[in-house]
Amino acid sequence: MADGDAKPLSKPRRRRPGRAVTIEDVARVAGVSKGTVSRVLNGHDWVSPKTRQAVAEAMASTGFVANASARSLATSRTGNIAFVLGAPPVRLFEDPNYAVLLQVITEELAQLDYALMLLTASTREEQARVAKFVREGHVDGVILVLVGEAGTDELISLLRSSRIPAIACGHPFVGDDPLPFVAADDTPGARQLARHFLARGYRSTAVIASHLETSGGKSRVAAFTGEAPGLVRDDLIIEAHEYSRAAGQHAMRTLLETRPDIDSVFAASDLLAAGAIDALHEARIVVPRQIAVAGFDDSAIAQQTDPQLTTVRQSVADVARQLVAQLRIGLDAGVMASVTVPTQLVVRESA
Amino acid sequence: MADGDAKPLSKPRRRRPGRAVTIEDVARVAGVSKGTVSRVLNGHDWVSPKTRQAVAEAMASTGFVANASARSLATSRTGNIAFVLGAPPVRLFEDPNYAVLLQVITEELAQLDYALMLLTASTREEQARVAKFVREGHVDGVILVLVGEAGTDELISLLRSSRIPAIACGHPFVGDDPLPFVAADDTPGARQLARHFLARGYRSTAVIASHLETSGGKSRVAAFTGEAPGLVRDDLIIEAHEYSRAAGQHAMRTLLETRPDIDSVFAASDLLAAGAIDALHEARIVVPRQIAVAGFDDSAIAQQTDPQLTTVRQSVADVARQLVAQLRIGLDAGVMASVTVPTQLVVRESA
DNA sequence: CTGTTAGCGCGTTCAC
DNA sequence: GTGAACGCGCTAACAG
Repeated sequence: MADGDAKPLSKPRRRRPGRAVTIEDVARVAGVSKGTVSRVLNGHDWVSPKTRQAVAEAMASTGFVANASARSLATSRTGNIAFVLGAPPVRLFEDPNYAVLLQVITEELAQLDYALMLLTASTREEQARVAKFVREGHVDGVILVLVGEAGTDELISLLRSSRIPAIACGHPFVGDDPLPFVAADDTPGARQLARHFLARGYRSTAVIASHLETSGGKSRVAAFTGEAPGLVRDDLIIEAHEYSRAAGQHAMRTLLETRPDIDSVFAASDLLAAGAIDALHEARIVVPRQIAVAGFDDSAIAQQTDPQLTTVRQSVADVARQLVAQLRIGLDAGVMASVTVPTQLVVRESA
Repeated sequence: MADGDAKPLSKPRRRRPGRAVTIEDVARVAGVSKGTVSRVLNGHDWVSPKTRQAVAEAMASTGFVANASARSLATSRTGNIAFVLGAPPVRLFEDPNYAVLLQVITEELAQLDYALMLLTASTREEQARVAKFVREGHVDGVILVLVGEAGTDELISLLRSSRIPAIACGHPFVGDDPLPFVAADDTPGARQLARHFLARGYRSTAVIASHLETSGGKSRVAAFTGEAPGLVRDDLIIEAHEYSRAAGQHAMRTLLETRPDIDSVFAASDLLAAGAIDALHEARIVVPRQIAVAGFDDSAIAQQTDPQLTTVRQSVADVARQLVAQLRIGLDAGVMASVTVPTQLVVRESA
């Protein structure tokens, strides 16, 4: 053989054993080109039924699965959305609302074929990590859940400077150029509740608040007291250190020791209210006859207390849905808007 | 001009305005080649200090950020780990343990520079989606948290057939070829607790169990009753429908109505125990003098009840750490092992 | 309707 | 020590 050319001819290695089957393998088996395979893979038109059929069979017989990274590189879309927590996860899990939030978001996103990435950003380093992560192009969009934590504004501006759509859950507390957000408007529900208290004839109500540094924590109390100025004396507003049942119980005990002259209490969350009821039970006080109790959130626990809680429903599920709806607009290169979902009184037995 | 060749010469588009800065841009600015930039980017040796310096400056001045997809494609590593839930999230959030699990896993993983992807697999479709997701190469590893759900074995075998390391949290219930797992061994703690009851002189204890279809649910009860056969009569084992406070309260009420002759109760979770104590309080029964109560988990609530709970500590944090430790071995192409972390009696006031 | 070809951005041998 | 060139697997624009 006249094999004068010693150049190591490009080895036609059919397929390294360990390697995954690629679009090219499928093409060979189906007797078509890569381009065509790509077309049927993405459901594009302009492919004859029989070719499509042949490709489909080839894909099945070879056990082909499209490679995510290659796809992302070519399309510059990842199919991932970041769920960024502005607080350590434990804090988040205290509140049953977040379980629903996460679940609904996951579901809605899955329906659009997006997957969720869970990131925490409660410290400076974590925030930097998140910012980098986002700019590296790991995700197509961001949902930011800040539980009123400090130092969030840096993250937000970093997010803004990146190209990808980001939306906040709850009011982002930044002066200059806030993110679009979705938040529940506590005001209408809290007002309705205040009027309900008035209608019931209560004369003196205490408020167990929490996280007064957040918009949510503030507005509930403000709207309630604003609607019924005479009902709540300033010194009857007590702040629990967290939205937990234990904290509610503790607060109520304190209240009972120092202010026995109240006939009703408004707790800024159902968990707080449940704790308050616990304390009232301890003290052999009948709810609502001697002291009425109302909560906020209408979370699952509202129907598990005895008596069941009169409360204000903020549909976290709706918030979640609005969140993805806006995000979807953003992903579609549209301009996202901020949306406020209303909140509503739910009268049960405790007040 | 002798422009006979009408072929549209490859347009030398310098850089489309919207495009991100690439390794090539950095190379140009630094006056080196792509290869060199790549080397300093990955901290490889064989780069002179001054070149390294120049490249670093170029990266800074251009605002370069490495593209994740391109990197994944080239290295076939994504830096992502999937956290797969075998049950709907709400179910998961009922149990405070999972909050810790998620948090610790996130932290540990972040330290290794891995990010978490949250996937649910409580239905057949979701399981299929997860399997596909994994095989598309979205993640480098999988942590499977099945809360004793059915139909999980398919997912597991799909996972096995894929190349990537997967580890289960809790015993995977499959006959043929189970995944390596990390689980708490409830036995020692439950036994210690039984002996503690014996030592305290209790004569008749009721058991509030739950999720008896899971290994965890089963083994706690089995170990306890096994260690103190005479203590628990068969008809004194009652099953709550979930690990919640309300369910515990309900169960305890039932117990009080039908079996007033007990002097102690062992609840298979702290939440259950807390509920039992609630019911006991209602009935004006003093804990532990009249009826002693013990829980399981040593979750946060164990110190918030009155009296504080005697319970069994299963360190979820340790489980989480072992989980990523094993996963790390798997990612390193090593062979993962199953690990069992022990559990231990914690005596407080309630029993 | 289908094949060809040129990227997508980075890692990585090889020569030099 | 450094540069050149190819490969990763897929999409998309264009030619036919």
